[in-house]
Amino acid sequence: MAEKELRRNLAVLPIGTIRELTDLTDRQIRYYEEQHLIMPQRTASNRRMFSLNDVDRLLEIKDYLDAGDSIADIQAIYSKKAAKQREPDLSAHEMRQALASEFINLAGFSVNKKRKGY
DNA sequence: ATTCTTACA
DNA sequence: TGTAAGCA
Repeated sequence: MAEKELRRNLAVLPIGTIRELTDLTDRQIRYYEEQHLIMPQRTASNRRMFSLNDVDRLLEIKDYLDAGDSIADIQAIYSKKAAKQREPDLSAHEMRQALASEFINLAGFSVNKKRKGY
């Protein structure tokens, strides 16, 4: 199911298609990119190329805007979302550490934490 | 024909 | 945000 995500992130749509798919003007689309709400890829000739996920994100942005959120609000929303996606790695590691020490305690073992190899 | 950047009666 | 100008 990772292959599907790959295709969803393939940037193959020119701005003209995005304009029709989202009912946004190219002016707005370029402005949102300037505000880092989206970061479409560029072709060798400097043309913006969007993915299906970009389309979803633009529709989402449009909803937030209609809901009264400001550009800054949306930037904050995506910033925190990006931060929480990089965090699970740490808690997974901490989880292993916690389980390991608890298991050691339950087993009645005593471990010298300063010893090499651990 | 399309898209890009820059600028503003 | 819209729109015009001059490029690519």
